[in-house]
This record gives sequence, C-alpha cells and structure tokens, in this order.
Amino acid sequence: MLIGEVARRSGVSTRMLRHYDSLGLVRPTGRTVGGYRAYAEDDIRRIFHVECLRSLGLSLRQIRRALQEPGFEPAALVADLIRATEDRLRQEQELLERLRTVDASAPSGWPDVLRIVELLHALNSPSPARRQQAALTPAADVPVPVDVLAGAVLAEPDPNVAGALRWALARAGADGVAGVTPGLDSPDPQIRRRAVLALAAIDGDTATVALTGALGDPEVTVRGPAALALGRRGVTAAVPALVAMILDGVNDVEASELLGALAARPASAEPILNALLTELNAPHAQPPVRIRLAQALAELPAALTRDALTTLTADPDRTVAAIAAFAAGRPSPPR
Amino acid sequence: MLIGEVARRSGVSTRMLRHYDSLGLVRPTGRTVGGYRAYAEDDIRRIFHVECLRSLGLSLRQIRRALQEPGFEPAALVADLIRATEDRLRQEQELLERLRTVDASAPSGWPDVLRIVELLHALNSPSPARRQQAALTPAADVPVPVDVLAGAVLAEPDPNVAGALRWALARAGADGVAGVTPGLDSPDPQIRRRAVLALAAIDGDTATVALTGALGDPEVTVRGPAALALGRRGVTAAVPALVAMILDGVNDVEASELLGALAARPASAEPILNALLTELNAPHAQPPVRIRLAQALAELPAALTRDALTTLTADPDRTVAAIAAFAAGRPSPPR
DNA sequence: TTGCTCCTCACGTCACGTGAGGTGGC
DNA sequence: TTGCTCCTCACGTCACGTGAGGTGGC
Repeated sequence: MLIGEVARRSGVSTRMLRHYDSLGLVRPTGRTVGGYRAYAEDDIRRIFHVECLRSLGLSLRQIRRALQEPGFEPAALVADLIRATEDRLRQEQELLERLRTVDASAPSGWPDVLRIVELLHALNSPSPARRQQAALTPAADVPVPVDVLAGAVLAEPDPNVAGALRWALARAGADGVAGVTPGLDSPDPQIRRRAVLALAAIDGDTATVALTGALGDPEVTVRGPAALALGRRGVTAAVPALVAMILDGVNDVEASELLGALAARPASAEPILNALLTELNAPHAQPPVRIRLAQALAELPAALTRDALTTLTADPDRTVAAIAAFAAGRPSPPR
Repeated sequence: MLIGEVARRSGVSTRMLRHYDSLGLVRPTGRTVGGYRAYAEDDIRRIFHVECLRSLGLSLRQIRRALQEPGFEPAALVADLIRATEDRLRQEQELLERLRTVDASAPSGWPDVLRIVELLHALNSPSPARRQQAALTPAADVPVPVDVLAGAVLAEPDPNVAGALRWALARAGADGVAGVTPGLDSPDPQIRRRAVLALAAIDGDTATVALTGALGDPEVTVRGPAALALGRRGVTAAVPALVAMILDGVNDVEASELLGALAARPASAEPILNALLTELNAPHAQPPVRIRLAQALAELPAALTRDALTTLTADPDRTVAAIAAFAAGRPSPPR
C-alpha cells in the first residue's frame, strides 16, 4: 500500500508518515521499484498503535521506546503523564479564571487589561504587604472590580489584609454581597467565616438576609459572628443563636449586650427574658453557665427583670445571687 | 541598568530579554559605549507589561500588537483566548480520564495499554456498530475493565448497543454495581434511567439496594423500571411505586402482574389489596384509572379479593363491573 | 592579569505544514 | 503527452536553552 492510501485510511498525513519513517517509528516493510514506500498490513497496525499512544500524550520518542524496548514499563511513565496533565489542567484553569475576570471587567483598551491583571497578581502575591497595598490603593480611575475583591476576601488568610479587603469591599456597598454570599456554601468553615465577616461589614438588607442564612451554620466560628452582626442590626431572628453563645461562653459579653438592646423593644422583651430564665432554671445548668446567664439578665431593661432578679438574690449559687443583687441595686447578700 | 540586573529583577532570562529586543517588543532605551544594552525605568515597566499579557496566554506577536497598535481592541482577542483555553481544558480533561483508566487497569506492558486505549476509542466511536462490537467481543485474555464498561453503559444512546453493554456488564456480576450507581445521582434523567436499566440486569443484593434508591426519582422513566425490577425481585418496597404506575397508566400491565405475585405472600397481601381499593374508591378516581385498578385487582390471589370483587360487580362503571365479574368467575352483569 | 558580564551568531527542541524541484506509472 | 502520486531536501513555526567565540570594565 502506498503512502497516500495509508494516509487516507489512518488519518495520519503523508508528511507525518515520512516523519515516522525517518525517526524509525514506523518503517514501511518495502519499497517499490520506483522507490515508493510500500506499507504492509503489519505497518498499518503499527501506525494505529502509534496513534493510540499519541492519544495518551506520549511523545514520538517515548512511543518508539514503548514499541521497541521490552524493558520499558508503562507504569512509571503513565504516572508521570498523569501528574503532568494534572499540572497543565490546573494552569489552564487558572488562566481561564484570569481571562474570565478580565472579560467581565469589560476593558476598553489594553491599559485597562494591564491594570486588572496587575491587580490580580498583587492580590495573589505571597507577600501580605503587597496584597494589603493592592486592596488599599486601587488605581483612581479604574476601581477594583467587586467580584475580584470578593474573591480575595474569601481567600485571604492574613487577618490584617483580610480587614483591609473587607473595608474595600464594604465601600462598594451592596454590590459586594453577591460576590461573597456563595462563600457561605463552601465546605471550608474558614471560607464561610470570611464570608460572614465580609457580609457583617456591608450595610443594607441584602447583606442582612444573607447573614440570616448563616445562623444555622454547624460551626460556632461561623454562626457566632453572623449572630452578633444580626444582633447589632436589631434582627430578632438572632436571639436563639445569641442565647446559645452565652451558654457556650463564646463572645458571651457582646451577646449579652446585644440581647439587652434587643429586649428594649416591647415585642422582643418577653421572649428574651423567658429564654434566659428557662436556661437558668434548667436542671442540668452548670454553675459557670448560670453565672453568664445571670450577667446577661443584668443587661436587660430593669423594669423587665425586677421580679426575676429579686428571686435570684436568694439563689443557692452565691455568685449568681451577688450578680442579681448588684443588678437589682441591692446590697450583696451576706456570705 | 544592564541586562543582567534587569533579568534578576524581572525574572525574565537574559536570553528572552534579547529576544524581546530582536522582536521589537522591548527595545532598551540606550546602549553603553561598549555596546551593552542600557535599560531605563520605562523599559522595565514595559517588560512587566509584557509579562502581564503573557500570563493571559497572548503570544509575543499579539503582545507587540497590543502594546503598539492603538486600534487593536482587547475584547475580541480575549474572547478568542477564552474559547481556546476552554478547548484545551476539555482536551486535557479527556486525556486525564484516559490516562486514569489506563492506570487503573494496571497494565503489565505496553500491549495491555494498547488494548485498553483501543477499547476506549471503540466505545467512544461515533459508529454504533463499532461500539456494539467493542462491547460484545472483548479480547479473550484482557477482559474489559468494569469501570470502562459502566461508563459506556451510562453514556450509550443507541438502545441496541446499550442492551449489549448492559449484558456485558451484567456478566461481570456485582462488580459492575459500583461503577453504575453514581449515574443515579446525575442531573440528566437519561443517565439515571440508563443506570437503573443496568442495575436491573445485575443480580444480587447490592444492585437491589441501589435500585431501591431510585424508587423516589422524580421521573417516571427512571423510577418506573426501578419499581418493575424490584417487583420482579420480590421487594415489597416497590409496592407504592407499582400502584402509582397503574394510576399513571405506565407499564400498568406488568406492574399489575408483579403486584399479583407480591400479594401471594401473606404479609404483603393485605396492604396491596388495601392500596388498590383505596385508589378505586377515591372520590376523584377517573374511569380509565378505575378500570386499570380493577384489572390489577383481578391479578391478586382469588381468596384475597373475593369480597372486593363481589362488591365491584355492582359497580356503576360497567367495564369495572364486567372485569370484576369475570375475575370472580361469574357471568358479566346484564347490560 | 584575572574574573565577571556583556556582545552576536547559531544550533537544537517538537510536531508538524508547506513548498521546491524532480520522477515513476497510468 | 497529461495528470496524478510519489520522492528528497529544507525552510518556517514558537518560545525558548545552550553553547561558541569574542570583548568591555573593574
């Protein structure tokens, strides 16, 4: 079979078939009297084997070794190829992400493109100082795109830089909410926490709504700051989470203050009081927990807690009784 | 600044800096008396711009155009780069999948590798005939790996080839279950259906358990075959789905037969009878539905349905009454 | 004088495409 | 004789690395 027909059948160009010949990869069995390459069935089969291995990403040299050297085992090479492919895959993914960010910023010229790419590089820099600088000093004429900033906020491990990034994001207003909210669904609690902290810094109802979704988070480090932020915004849905923080002794001082402020509203006062008293009188309540609950009670409006505090001044736990007496404006009971 | 220092500061090799010079990409502002390249601050900045654009995948020619031609807009080029990158990404993913399949098959030499790759190509062939052949005639010494077969079963659109693939997979026994079960979670109902059909062809408890998980599928085309397969295996959990199939008129004949067979067991008899009668007597039951229910009733053991059938012979729907009379072995009531 | 840096020129990499210039077989 | 296919040789692609052989400035 002459080279043209082989090319048509195998889909390999005549140029490449001659190249395979010159490399010694596939040598046609014979030549015609005129010097034409004459391929036999075995040669064709070998060509298909070459194409097979090429589809696995082997170079022509590697294919030659594979088809010639009996001692050349596939295992190690295949493992290497897998690693190399994974690397390239990662690089292509990062490239695609960069390109999409550039595209989304709708640059009006190459200077715009350069600014965004430089910003992306700075925000991905291993140096916290450079990241911080990138967050704090955006080019005056081209603001940092919110999406980029939101991504950086969710990825930033350094607390100082994270603070700067949150501040920069909060300056963009409610537009930052959409970029940061997906972080609440991350499997990584660190990222969920960063999303909550970022949302806490953003004013407005959309941020508040997003924060409410984080109240049920399994991690205290996530739902805690969400509850505090919502408490500061006067959202009563945060009450159970705030009470739970007092029970757990996590940020219980601020949680108590927020409950006190929330209880200033007539509609919330009774439920908050009842929640605290229920926990105080629970049979399994431990002394430290009861002390924190008593301190929380002391933050509520005096008119609301008068009866409860009076009762508590006789509490068997002397510290609890002392707190109640102090809060009720009476002298501490004798030791 | 001489070329060496520029290279150290920018991370670009001296070779490449000279290359940029020769391409006219970055020409150093001046030369020393000795002919050394003397880079100015502006040149350094330009080098960083070049590296920026290279990180977006632009070729050196494209970078030169971007930095020199004012009319060269980024939008179209960026869009092209995104498309090209997505293409490469897809290719790398397919390559990685092939490599992982080869690796998982633990080839003991390159002939093994060739066999598996050829098989993969055949199973991905656009020709159904080739796919079928690949499924039916595995190399005698190297059986088709179950994972490969399972993947092909989930992807096969041609019903004949799909049948052959399911048959080949079923021959591998319970080993095929693991490969095919993930298909039940696919967002694509076609794939879920293929998974169910494959599991239905595999004997054994693991396949049965997997099928049970498909009973709650939102699509009738998925949960239907699962219910039928489970019914054939005598799994009573399929009863509600089988009753629903009778209501919907989907494979109701086979569903009725299976309910009849299941009702032969004392423990299942009463619940099946009650389920059918409840639907028959439902106030909103339409005539065609009631007819199908009556036919299902007729499939149950005679001892179980005697009373119900007797009552039904007086049913206002003449067809229902006739079915009941026939099933009860009595003459049809007069017209 | 000795290192060090710089210079230009040029080959090699890898898998090809695309000619140029010439020839065999119907 | 006219097409068609085949031959070899060789340049170009793209972003480099790595020399060879030589020179400037401390």
